[in-house]
Amino acid sequence: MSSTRGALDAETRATDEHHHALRVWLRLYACSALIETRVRRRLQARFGTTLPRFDLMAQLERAPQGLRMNELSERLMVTSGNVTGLTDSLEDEGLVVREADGADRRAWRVKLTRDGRRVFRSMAAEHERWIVGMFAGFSARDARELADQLSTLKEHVLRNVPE
Amino acid sequence: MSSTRGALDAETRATDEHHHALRVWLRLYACSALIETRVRRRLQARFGTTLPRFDLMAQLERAPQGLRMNELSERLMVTSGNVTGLTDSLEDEGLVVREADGADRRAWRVKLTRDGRRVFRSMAAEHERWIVGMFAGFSARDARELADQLSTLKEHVLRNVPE
DNA sequence: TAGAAATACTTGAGACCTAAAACATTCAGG
DNA sequence: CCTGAATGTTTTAGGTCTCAAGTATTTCTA
Repeated sequence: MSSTRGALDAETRATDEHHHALRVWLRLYACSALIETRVRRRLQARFGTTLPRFDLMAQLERAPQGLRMNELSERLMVTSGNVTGLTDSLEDEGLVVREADGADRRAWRVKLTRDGRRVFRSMAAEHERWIVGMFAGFSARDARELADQLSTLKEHVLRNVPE
Repeated sequence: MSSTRGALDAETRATDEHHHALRVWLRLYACSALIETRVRRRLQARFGTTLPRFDLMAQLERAPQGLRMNELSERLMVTSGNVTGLTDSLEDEGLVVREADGADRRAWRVKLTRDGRRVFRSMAAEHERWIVGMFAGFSARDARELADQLSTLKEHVLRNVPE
């Protein structure tokens, strides 16, 4: 027994770490999916829109000078083909416009229209109330800690998996 | 000035809480999307499969007696229509089987085949190494704290938004 | 400065996912 | 027992998303 003790401990430690990492990942995924599903359903029920469209508009609202398609693709963490489709449909509805980029004729500069800004702001205000409501009872201190740990985790992932 | 002091403080506090909640949500979403994208890409590159298929098989592996479609739907947090499609394709590949449920003729009992179990186990081992690799450098203590906070958050969301 | 490589975007095929409607079976109350 | 409500699953229509290939433009480099 004692001859294998060291090996067993190492094994146990390794297994525990595996389980730690896996457990965190599964909970992170579950939490994210839980909140995401609720937000998506409410956006659909309340405004007849979708989360990806809302996210795209949120990016544009923070960038009054507009963003290029590839900037949107990077910030939203989706492919540029996807951004093309989302932008097409938002443009059809008059919520965003593609403007020629003066410096690079390959690129577009996508902006919210006046209408898009108005629509987004009213959705965003309600969206924020939903999120605050879901987090009700979760202390500000816990929230800060959680946010910090998620930042740390993100950096580790980015460092560990360049890709 | 001092006459509006109290109101301003309340306003500031409310806004801060809003920002706390929103910030946590955005980071949670970003972290989850980051890891998910990497896992999905590797599953595709390494095994020619997808995350939802992997998740479905993972549920079945933990339930040797099999699961009904609606149990799968609930555990995977997706619609039952979606489970139908995933099960169809896994069944076509011989990785799972639908067996009649003796007690309820409406229901199926979905199980991993011998082949499915073999395939899943080899994918799961590699998958676990990916996750552990992504979390490398993230301390066990932080991982435990993060897991705990995510549990707390999940409970708050479930309590605050029954749905 | 011509040709090659990189970049910005679009297109098309295919998988995923949802909501809602349809169907079959079971359950519960009179 | 019979009927209506509830439950388990499938189907359908439509939006989402990826990957890979294609076009146009810019940038690099020899």
